[in-house]
Amino acid sequence: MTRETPARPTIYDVARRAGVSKSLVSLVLRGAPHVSAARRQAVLAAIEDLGYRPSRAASALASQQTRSIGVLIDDFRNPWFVELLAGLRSVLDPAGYTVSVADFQLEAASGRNPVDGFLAQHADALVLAAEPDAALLGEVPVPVVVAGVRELGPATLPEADVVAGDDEHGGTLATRHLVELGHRRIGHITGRGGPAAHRRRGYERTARDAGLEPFVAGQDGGTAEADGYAATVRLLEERPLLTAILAANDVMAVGALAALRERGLSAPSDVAVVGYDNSPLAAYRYLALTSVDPHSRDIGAEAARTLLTRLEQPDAPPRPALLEPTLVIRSSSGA
Amino acid sequence: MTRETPARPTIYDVARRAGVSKSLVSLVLRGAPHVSAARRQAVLAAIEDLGYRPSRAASALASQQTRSIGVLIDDFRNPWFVELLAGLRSVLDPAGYTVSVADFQLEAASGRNPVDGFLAQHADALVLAAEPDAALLGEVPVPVVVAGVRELGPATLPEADVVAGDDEHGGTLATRHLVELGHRRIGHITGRGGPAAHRRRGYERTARDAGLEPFVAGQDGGTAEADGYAATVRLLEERPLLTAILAANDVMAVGALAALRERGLSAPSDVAVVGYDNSPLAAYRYLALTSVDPHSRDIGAEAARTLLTRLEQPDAPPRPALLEPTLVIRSSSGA
DNA sequence: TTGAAAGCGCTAACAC
DNA sequence: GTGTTAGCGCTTTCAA
Repeated sequence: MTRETPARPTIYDVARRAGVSKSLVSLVLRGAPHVSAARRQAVLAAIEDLGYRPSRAASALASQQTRSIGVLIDDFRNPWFVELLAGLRSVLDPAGYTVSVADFQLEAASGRNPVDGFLAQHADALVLAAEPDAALLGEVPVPVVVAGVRELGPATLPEADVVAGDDEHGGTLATRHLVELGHRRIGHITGRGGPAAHRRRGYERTARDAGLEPFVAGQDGGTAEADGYAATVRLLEERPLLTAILAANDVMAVGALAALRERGLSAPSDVAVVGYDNSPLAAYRYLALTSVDPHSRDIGAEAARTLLTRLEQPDAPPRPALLEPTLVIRSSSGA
Repeated sequence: MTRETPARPTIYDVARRAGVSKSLVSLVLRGAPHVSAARRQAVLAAIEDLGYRPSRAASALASQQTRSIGVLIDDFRNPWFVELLAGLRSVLDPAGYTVSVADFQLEAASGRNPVDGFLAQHADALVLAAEPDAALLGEVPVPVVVAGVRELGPATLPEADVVAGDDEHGGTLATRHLVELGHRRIGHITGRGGPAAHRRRGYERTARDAGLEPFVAGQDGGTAEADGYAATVRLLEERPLLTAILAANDVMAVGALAALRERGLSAPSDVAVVGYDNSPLAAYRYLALTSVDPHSRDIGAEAARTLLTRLEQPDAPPRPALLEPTLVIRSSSGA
């Protein structure tokens, strides 16, 4: 009533101008099936003329659906999420969903449960681009799809759909690449969590298959740059003669580069380095990391499709999807 | 009515259980001023017991306020936004606002106007952590605060509050640092846009004051890593004897490192490199960029406070805030 | 194919 | 201080 609100047009206004009832307008709005072309045109025209925008609040209240999807990113500082998000939006946007993203680290730091935040917003569903945490996810009343993270047995959400890259295979690809380059002493830096564990497994199996002894560091550390550095320092202390290092992700690989340099070693001439995620970081010329590409954009798109399906068929059995990663070769591996 | 909705408790249920009217519950919910302690307790208890969560849709509809703030980030791949966002949330969260973020690049790529997205969601206000674009912002019916970007005259939104770092002074700090280190041939790589322009100005003035000839490249390019690389290549072609380079931001600085290396030069031994933003990138050990710290977290917090004030007093005159940057010295400048 | 009418859950006067 | 009462703008049966 104040000057604040220049009286946004409502569905009533549209109906009046188009000479129809508001129900009809509502139908047109949602791409109704059985509306005469004439009326539809009239409604569309009225909408256009008035500059009408439906009120999300009202429709959410009436329909009990917000048409919004919460996306929980593990850590904004690890840029692997960028493509994932692009993929998600490429299908969610056209479907009329709004996506709102939050950063797990940030939320957790302030003592909040990020999932609660989304629930408070009444998101219709959640995308978890992070390690699912049973504690946090205890009682989520909406569909959840885990994207980009292939879960380990016990932590699995019984109800959740999973769309991820085949991390174990990715670990294999990277390791095989190194083996084919002639490396015999290949180390691996890893961290806590499911994705790292799968990648590690791929590394270990492939190394053994090639008759090499796997050597891993950082198993109970984090997966950030500093953790990559620290793990590499330890790795080199115990195995000074390594000629190659596979990192559980790109940022850790950057940490590894630092540790190598401090020892007077450089990549790829002394030690080959391979990352994982093919994040924007890997493409930086100065780093030029050979990296496993999980095809995060595709994962995002597929996750979104899965979500849409789930929303339509809440009771369908979850069908986990595992995308095949590929290897992007840049100079850090000396290939 | 389907099994879908396990009948979420409403304000009615709370009221009944607490033995009060729903208005009273509503009052308590919003930290009412004049409610008796006893009743308040009863209401709070009932809320707790029932696991009640207010419906945002309903309250938005009734109050015409969504209590949500849209934050528009320039580019998710440039991690300077992380701290800014943390600062924003540190004050918006406690104030009961939800922040939803979008990435300008991503939105633009899909041909959407990101501001429209927020308006469709009926955000109560917008934070622009990006260059304000008059075209996009034409008719924004809600308060806007520009955060982290100090605007240039003509592009200025008449109505917008601005909270930014003093980029010109930052440029000065960085340049002075280099001068004090004894450098006489200092180049600068820059790009389009306001922040870069201010930083450049600080560089140019300080260089001249020190009796040095400023030399700038990349003026009409972008501000990503590849642009930093390209600008440095040109810089070095024309001024092969430079001993220091100031970049308009950290990612460009990383691009510069690559260009230097390709010419057989390294930082800091041959050429000192300084970045800007003090983003997570700068702190990577492998990069260890000396960088101007705009104190993005503080900027975010201040921007949020400004927003809150504006929301209460829509007609108060804008009061731009300019925070003082500091210099974070790491090894890339050889100090 | 279209319209009427009853809410969705909450806020905000206004009474009491 | 606390309760009553209208809506907020849309969706959704149910009739027509």
